[in-house]
Amino acid sequence: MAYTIRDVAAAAGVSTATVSRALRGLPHVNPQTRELVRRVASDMDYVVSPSASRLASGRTGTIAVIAPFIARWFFSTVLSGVDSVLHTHDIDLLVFEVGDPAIAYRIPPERRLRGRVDGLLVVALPSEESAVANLLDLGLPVSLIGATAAGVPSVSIDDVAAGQTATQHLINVGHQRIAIITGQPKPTGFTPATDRERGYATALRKAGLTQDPQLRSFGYFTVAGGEQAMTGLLAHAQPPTAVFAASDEMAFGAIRALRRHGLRPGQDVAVVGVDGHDLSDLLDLTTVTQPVRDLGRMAAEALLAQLQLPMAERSRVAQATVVPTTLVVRSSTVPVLLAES
Amino acid sequence: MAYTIRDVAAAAGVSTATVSRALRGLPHVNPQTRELVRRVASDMDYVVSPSASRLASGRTGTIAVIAPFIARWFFSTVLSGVDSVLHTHDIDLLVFEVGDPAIAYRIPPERRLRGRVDGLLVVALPSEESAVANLLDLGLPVSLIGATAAGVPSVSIDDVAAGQTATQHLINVGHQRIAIITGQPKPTGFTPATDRERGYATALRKAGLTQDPQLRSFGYFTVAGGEQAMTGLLAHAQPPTAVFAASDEMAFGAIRALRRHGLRPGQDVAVVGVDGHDLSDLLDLTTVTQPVRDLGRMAAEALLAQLQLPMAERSRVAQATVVPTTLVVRSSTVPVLLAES
DNA sequence: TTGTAAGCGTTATCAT
DNA sequence: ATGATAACGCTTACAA
Repeated sequence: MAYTIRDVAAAAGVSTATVSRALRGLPHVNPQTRELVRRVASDMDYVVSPSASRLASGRTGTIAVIAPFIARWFFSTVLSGVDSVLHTHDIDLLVFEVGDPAIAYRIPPERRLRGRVDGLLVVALPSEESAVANLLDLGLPVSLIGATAAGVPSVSIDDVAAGQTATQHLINVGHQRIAIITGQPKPTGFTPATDRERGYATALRKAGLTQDPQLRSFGYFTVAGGEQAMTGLLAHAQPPTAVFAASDEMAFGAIRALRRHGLRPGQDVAVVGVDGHDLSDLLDLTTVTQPVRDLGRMAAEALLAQLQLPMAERSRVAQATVVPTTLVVRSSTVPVLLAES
Repeated sequence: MAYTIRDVAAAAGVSTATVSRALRGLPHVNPQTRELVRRVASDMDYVVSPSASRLASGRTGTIAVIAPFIARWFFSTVLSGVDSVLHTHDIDLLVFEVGDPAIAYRIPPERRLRGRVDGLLVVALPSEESAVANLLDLGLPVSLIGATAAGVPSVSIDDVAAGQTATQHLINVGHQRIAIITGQPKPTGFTPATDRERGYATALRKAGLTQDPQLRSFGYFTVAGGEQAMTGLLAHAQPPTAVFAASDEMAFGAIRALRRHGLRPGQDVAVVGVDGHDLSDLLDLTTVTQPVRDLGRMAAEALLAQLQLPMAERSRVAQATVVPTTLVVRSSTVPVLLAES
């Protein structure tokens, strides 16, 4: 059996209360005493029992990340960013993979969370979904990542701007017939998808281009989906000369569809994505890059800041942090004139 | 304040002990009573306090995954597999990202784990590292994923066979000058790297080919590393006609290096990887596929099985589960005759 | 089958 | 600055 605080107290010749105070760095402890206690505890290799500490204090020292997927680039990268800051604060990181919001869903019910975590990080989930809304109303501090909701702190990019930047770039290099590959046909409450599409529409409008509903297709934010969408677009009587994919992974799929049809991305059909996926460079994909790892980091830091505040002080004004994106131009979009030469 | 077990007991007109037993499905409870307690508890929206339960029982209902990275395909995919089984068992999943074993390392010390988890899942970490060895000696049930160690349960592929299969395939399609891109120059105790290389050597030997030390290079299991390695190989007086990369991500890098040099993967230089990465299909990479998600799933299941056993019964015979791989041939390796035509 | 009550190992309040 | 001690909410012998 491992040593308890009582053993340490006895060995140091003080009370358990003093041990607790000394070890946690609380004030009103004689420096000498503190030093003594520390040494004794460390000599005994004493570790506080998390369960006991949590029960007595009511704090768990744990935060949960709730994301639809773990094994996709965006999400695992966010997770890594989150871990990097929680780690330095000795906070435990609990992971919940809830599945595709568009399909069956496994949002952990309140029961699964209550008393288990001090705060929640919700990644790229539609806050309109009732299950998600419930989470936000749990009374726990929450930060959203890669999505926004009124009255809830969040860290994300300006998705409208991202869509507009991407589309404008296609326009700039000479395209007029520009398709979009977005997520689902119907709006799902997942704001980035609709926002990026709005940016696309805005760019077209500002350029005086009309939006052809035929050129709207759906890639469900997967590579396979993007490939299917692009394949569909190529089957049209008047296929597009350029495509804006609302995510890099869908853009990858689009590129693959082009190759399968013997078309060269950039030369024959321009493709631009959003994300700055690790492999976008490898695939020579032009993309609007977002600092995904930082999203995770910043949200985690914001959440920790909330937690450190005395319950009463916790700001009721939710900060929606917007981080900048960068257009990275690669050969999947070359100016039309060059492409034709 | 949330209801406690006492509130439920009072409301149901039974003792707290009965509530506890009824709710946890323990035997020796009158079905009627159990039903009553369940209904009352659910009506009150009662949830047991995890901290209290853990303190009293000594079990945490939590397992930790310890991995060098989170944001790489292999690891996030394993994690997802693990989550899928833990989720259905209502076990909490704690994540520790420990960083590159070859660089600075952040293996959670015993202090960070003791009393916090019931078991450990260690992913692709060199069991020879003393920090890792310490973990294994913690007294907690452990399963390794994607690595093996004597006396420790593990789930992985046969890495020697994988290396041999990959290399043999290159030989079969007509190559004789076959390079390898492996991880680090020096063995690190990370078994898959050295094992895959042994498979490579074996295949060459069996084919009567001599192994040219010039054709051994290092990609550090990253895309960028693979690209550098391939670039180095191409600079040789007699560059290889084929490359075995010990991971798909390094193979991706190799492909990119080839493209940068105006060479066509498969046509000019054959490339084969190991992993079955999501995007290997996209990049037309021939690869030895391993069922990564299943690795996570199986290891999690094995670990749970251990946990369910009464402490005394826990088998001292460590199962090393080896799952089969599949060679998936794509156009990054086309027979030499065809390539030349 | 059910109830009683003694822990589980801390934290935090109140004295001293 | 330190010490006693009552919670914290549950589990689990042991009794009934």
